[in-house]
Amino acid sequence: MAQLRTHRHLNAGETPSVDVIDTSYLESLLGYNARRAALAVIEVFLEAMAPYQLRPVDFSVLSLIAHNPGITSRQLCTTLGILPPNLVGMVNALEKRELISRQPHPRDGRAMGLHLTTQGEKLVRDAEATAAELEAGVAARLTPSELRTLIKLLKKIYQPG
Amino acid sequence: MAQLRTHRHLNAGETPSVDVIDTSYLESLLGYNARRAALAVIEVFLEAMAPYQLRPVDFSVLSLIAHNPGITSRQLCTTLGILPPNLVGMVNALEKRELISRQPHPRDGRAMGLHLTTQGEKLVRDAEATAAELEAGVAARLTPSELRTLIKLLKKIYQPG
DNA sequence: TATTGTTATACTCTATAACTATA
DNA sequence: TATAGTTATAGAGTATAACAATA
Repeated sequence: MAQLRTHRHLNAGETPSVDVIDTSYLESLLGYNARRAALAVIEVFLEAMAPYQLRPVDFSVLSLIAHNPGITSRQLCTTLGILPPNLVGMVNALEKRELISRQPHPRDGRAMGLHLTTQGEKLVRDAEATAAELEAGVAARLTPSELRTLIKLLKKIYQPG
Repeated sequence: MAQLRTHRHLNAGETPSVDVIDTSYLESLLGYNARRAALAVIEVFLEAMAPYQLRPVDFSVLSLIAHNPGITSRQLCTTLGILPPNLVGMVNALEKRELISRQPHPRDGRAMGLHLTTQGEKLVRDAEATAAELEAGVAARLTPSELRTLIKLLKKIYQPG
């Protein structure tokens, strides 16, 4: 933990100025590092998913529908931490793009089950393949073992258990 | 990597519904885990810093000023990834609360050096002490060694080198 | 000509209240 | 009475363009 040294100009009177900024304190905090890392990964994700016109949240929604056909909006909300009013527009947009369809829920007349269309299935396949390349790319600085460790430790942070 | 099984109701006709949601695919992605972990840490941070009326970004700004007296707005922006127009209001608010002061930059008439007031110094001391407790609390699920590893791996993700 | 700090402004994201229809 | 989905709306966060003062 090498403590960076602040380089300052100290002139005649008093008021110091800063040449090299000392970020060592912030970099010692978990929250700071977690946020920076998340933003860095998301930035790469945004670029790679641009051809599919998918934001991270759209990818998450489509992928959850793909792996859970018939999932409801409410279930998507609780799983992804999205508030219901904010999901409505996303689901509408995905339906308008003919990537998903709504079908009446078999046992709850209030709910609608969400399903991928054939187009949607193809898009998710392609997008998940791109995401796999991303994982390899972003984590190129890490060994496979380090990547596994990182994900395991991140889970420990946010998972209730 | 135990693949969770999706539990579905399969009834007479076709339309499936989902009881237990399979999130195993998303949880295998670095970006998803990084974002969830960052949000979890920030949530705890928000509560703990409420008594000081500091958001994470305010804490970062004050802490950087504390460790780099005379730092300019522009330097804060590049260090924290904030756009200049969005920093103006924050700095104004902190000045209004008499936590920081602006002093003319010794060698650049366009810039203003930022400094903590005596009040600001006390607040940063207290807030950093609280942040230290937080680190211990949030990372209670991790051993000290795991926490060091986690921060080291996160740095590898977002640092350019 | 380039940069610091600033204003105005727009766009996205997130949050709350309230409605409807079904349970 | 409670819940799924929805509407409207408000607030926070983030983005671009353009300006005055100084380099």
